Amino acid sequence: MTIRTNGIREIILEAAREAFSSKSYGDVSMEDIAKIANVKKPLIYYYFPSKSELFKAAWDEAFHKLEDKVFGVSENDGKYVKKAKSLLRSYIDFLRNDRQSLRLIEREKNRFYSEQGSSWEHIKKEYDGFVNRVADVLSSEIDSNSAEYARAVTDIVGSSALLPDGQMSPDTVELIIIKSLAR
Amino acid sequence: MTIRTNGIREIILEAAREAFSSKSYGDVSMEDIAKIANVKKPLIYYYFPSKSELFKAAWDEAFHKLEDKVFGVSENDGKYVKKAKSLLRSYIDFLRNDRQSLRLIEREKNRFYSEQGSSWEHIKKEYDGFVNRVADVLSSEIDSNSAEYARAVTDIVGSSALLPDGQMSPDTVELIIIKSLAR
DNA sequence: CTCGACTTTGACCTATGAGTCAAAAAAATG
DNA sequence: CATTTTTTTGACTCATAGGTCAAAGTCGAG
Repeated sequence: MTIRTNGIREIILEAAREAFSSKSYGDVSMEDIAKIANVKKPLIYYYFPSKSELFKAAWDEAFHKLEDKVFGVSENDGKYVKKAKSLLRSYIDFLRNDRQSLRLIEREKNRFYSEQGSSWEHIKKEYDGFVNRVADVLSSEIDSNSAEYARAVTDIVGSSALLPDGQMSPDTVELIIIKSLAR
Repeated sequence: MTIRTNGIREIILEAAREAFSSKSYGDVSMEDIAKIANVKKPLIYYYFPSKSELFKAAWDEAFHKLEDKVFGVSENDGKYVKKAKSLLRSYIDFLRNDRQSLRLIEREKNRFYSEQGSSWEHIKKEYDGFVNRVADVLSSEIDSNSAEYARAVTDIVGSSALLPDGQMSPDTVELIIIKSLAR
């Protein structure tokens, strides 16, 4: 007996994720989301208190999918035994398979750092935590500055998600990132 | 006897560049720009016909600075003789010295590809031309897929400009990119 | 069938933002 | 100076966007 939430909440959330992944926060209206979800605007407010909360929910969903993918891989998958490469593989796989979620994350993450209002504190912390975990793994293969290096890597993978489909292929990302790890 | 334009136009343009580099198009209001420029809003319309035209002017300015920097270097500057590396050096130098301009370019460039309205056609063509020129130089050092590779490289350098200052240093970018060029 | 709780919506409020315009203020010109 | 031209602004319009609310539909329990 799971909490049903009627499905509508999920439909709205999905619509929000779609909208926020193709346009930036300020460019997406609640009407836009309502239209995508085939729902009238006030209904959104029945399930979510405000635009920013809806955005956070959509972001969280996308982000947790990313986390699950990147850190939820069995450590040894044959060819790529090294942890760092395996992690990057998963990351790039996520790019390949759920570009939309990664887009949402990448498009908006800088807002958390530039707007100092406490509104995005939680979400920022989550993201920082993610980067630190990436750094931990990378530090086992890289010499120094692993935290910064990790942030760079996550940013490079992420930035490629922002490009229109088919412009910068995951293969190219992989080529660049993995190659740069070689000693 | 240069065309004076009174300076005010330039002040507004500079204010626009500042505003658009820290927030996205939809999040920047003409009031914001007016406030930064210490000017009343209607004055902006005296010099620029619309928000989008002002934006284009700001973008153009930033972009041409980038072009000048990347392609306007004397070919041989000692240590880095290879053209590709020299070009990337210039690119990363631009990141180092005019992060604000690069931010503006990177923050908005995807809009040109996702909105199919002919409004951004000109600007898109300019940017594509830039990437192609980068590709031409890189192809002298890289085996294949140089166009896509070039786009990836420009995107990686650019994406680092979007991060808050001091988060991903130009040195790290350089490390990753230049290293990935090594055979 | 009816009552009450949950879900959905039309109509509305308020704020903000792009863009206009006529009039005031400054410069330039004679 | 007086007048014409250019620059600047206060006061608007109109559209859109976030958010509210009371009323209308829906649906299961008694």
